[in-house]
Amino acid sequence: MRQSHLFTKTRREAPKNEEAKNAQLLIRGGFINKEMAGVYSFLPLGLKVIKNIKKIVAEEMEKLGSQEIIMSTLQNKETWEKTDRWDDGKVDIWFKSAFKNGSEVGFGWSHEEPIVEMMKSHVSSYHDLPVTVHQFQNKLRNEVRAKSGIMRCREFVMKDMYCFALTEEENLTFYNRVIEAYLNVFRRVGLGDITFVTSASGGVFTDAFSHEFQTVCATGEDNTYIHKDGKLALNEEIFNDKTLKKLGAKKSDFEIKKTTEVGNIFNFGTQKSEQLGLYVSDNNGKKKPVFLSSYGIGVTRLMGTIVEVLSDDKGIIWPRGVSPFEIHLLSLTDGSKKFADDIYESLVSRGIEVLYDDRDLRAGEKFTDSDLIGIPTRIIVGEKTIKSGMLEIKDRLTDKIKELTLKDLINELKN
RNA sequence: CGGGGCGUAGUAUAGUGGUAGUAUAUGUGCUUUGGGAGCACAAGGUUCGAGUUCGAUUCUCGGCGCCCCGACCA
Repeated sequence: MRQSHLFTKTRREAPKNEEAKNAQLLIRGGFINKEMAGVYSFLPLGLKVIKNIKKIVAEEMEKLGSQEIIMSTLQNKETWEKTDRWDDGKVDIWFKSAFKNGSEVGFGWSHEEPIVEMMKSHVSSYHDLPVTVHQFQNKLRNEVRAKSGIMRCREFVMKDMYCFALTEEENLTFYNRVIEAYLNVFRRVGLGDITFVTSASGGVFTDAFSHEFQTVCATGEDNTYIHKDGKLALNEEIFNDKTLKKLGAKKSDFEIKKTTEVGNIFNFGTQKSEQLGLYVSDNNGKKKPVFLSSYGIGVTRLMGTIVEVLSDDKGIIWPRGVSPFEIHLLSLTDGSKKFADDIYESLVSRGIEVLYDDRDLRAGEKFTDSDLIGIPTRIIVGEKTIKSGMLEIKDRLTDKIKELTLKDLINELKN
């Protein structure tokens, strides 16, 4: 994309009503627009990041055999009454409205109940199981206090996945496979080294249990105890002598870190299915309640976390997999335009995503914008480069400059 | 939902009970062009309502909006 065509502008200063680093940088770079507290729109650059994260998540979910769907945002009151979660006293984050005829309707903050209800039309025999579905959906939650930029919003993008299984064992096997898939996701978005699975509540052998995925982040809301071996992590609420004894671990081997929750997974057992009436016939013709587990990744929060963790005083440093573009091509002078145009065309024709700064601006301004936007690889084209015939490649993270031919660069990007 | 803070131009900030200033961004022109260049001109503003006052952007009360801390976060 030619930057002269990009309608968004970068800003020199952060808005005063945003204190969170993620919101400051994303707004300054023109990735997002604040509509109101806890509600943001995604502009071309931000949308590309969202799409990249979704793509990674979708690939990992599809590897698990999950099928993508999209549920409605408007939700039926009766469905939620069956599990006693319609009442504002029980769930305090409902957005609700009413139809013209006066009957109530809810805006989806979660989709567990509706999806179980929906599955009743499609699942009736053990032959139909297991089945797994996922969606990318805008969740609406009437948070009392939205905060921290895009980390805790009233409207946000979430990937949620639901597995319906015949037996506890089948359910548990899938649950464990998802843990691996989630770790793949967090590795691919650049947070692998600092993201940990934590057991949140209860033991693994109780009927309902859950795990969280916590990313180490100075501005995180949670406290997580991380073992020095880097593999074991415990949520603050279960970090006690009993847990430690069970695990055979010493208190002194753990270090407490601020973390932010980027994913969580729940096993419901058969509870929801029983409440909502999702049963299948087994091979003896006997009715059995279906096992349900649910799996969430906050896509927009993940984007915010990446910015919180991977940025410096100059701007964002996107990991390769989620960066809005692979290459930021800067043409510095009028004389370099023709040369840069050619590079742009050759890269684009090979399917490489390039943001091409062809604007009629001074070099310094282009460098500053480029640092802020944070595309990991930059090609700088100026008078110097044209003479040598080599490309000047600068790495956003390390600041190192190297010279490559166009061909070598393309090969490098393909790997 | 409790506590604290803040609302002045697109953005960021001064200031004042009596004609509202600067920077930056924007428009025009010229000079510039490897880390946010320079000059000139132009356009652009006091969150809303009530009260006090001869007069309120400023003081008082209320609404609305926003930020932070806490509570909350299947």
